[in-house]
Amino acid sequence: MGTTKSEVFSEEINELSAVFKALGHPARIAIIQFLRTQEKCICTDLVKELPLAQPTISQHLKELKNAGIIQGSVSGTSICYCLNLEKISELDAFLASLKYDQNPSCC
Amino acid sequence: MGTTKSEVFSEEINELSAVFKALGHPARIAIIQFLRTQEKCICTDLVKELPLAQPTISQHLKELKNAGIIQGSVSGTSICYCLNLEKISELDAFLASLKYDQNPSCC
DNA sequence: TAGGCATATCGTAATATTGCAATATAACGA
DNA sequence: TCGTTATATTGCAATATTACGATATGCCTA
Repeated sequence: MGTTKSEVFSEEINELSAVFKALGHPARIAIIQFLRTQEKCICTDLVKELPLAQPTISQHLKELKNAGIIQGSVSGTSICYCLNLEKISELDAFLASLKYDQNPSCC
Repeated sequence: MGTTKSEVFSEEINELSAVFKALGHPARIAIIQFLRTQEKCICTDLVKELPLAQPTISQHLKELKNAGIIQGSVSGTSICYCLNLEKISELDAFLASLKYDQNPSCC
């Protein structure tokens, strides 16, 4: 198969895993790290910065956008892509919950 | 292709994305959430808990282990799988860095 | 040591992802 | 309107992932 059996999991779990999945590619982490350092986050700069072809970068941006990790606002000929900090906080909250609820007697 | 061009990214980025990738599947999130609630984290329970076949679960556990997210210690006939909180903290640190370094003037 | 449980590995079919060339679209300035 | 520039979409080949039946391995108990 190759198909994930997502129908057997809760909506919440599927959503959360989808966001993590979007971060599960080096190019997409690199994009995020680059966005963080830029004043203006424009796709052209990414094409110059990353050793990947323009269509490939566009595709990765689309996936980050679909996952809600970045937002893009049209700005003339170019597009300004930025991090969506709310989504980041959701992941953060999940990871934090793992730490606090952990049973200390286990392992 | 289908092959990720990981050789063009830094070791750090590749590692980080690999951990996120391991979390990018609903079954693996479900496993982690289940581990969190158990006193004894044994694979048999997972087979009962999740609507997936035993080999599939075993495979997911292996991936979580490879990514360093969980640790397994043999305990007689069964195995005790537990969360590796250090790895969780690494992800946490990355997400936190995104929040603090963000340029407020952008978007 | 034989049988029974718990877990891992193998093999494989179905599907998904990645990367890119070619091409499309869309906005701007001359 | 015509280029030009910036980004998106399409189509496709190569590879990766997912799920699971069959089977192996390894520990325990009788």
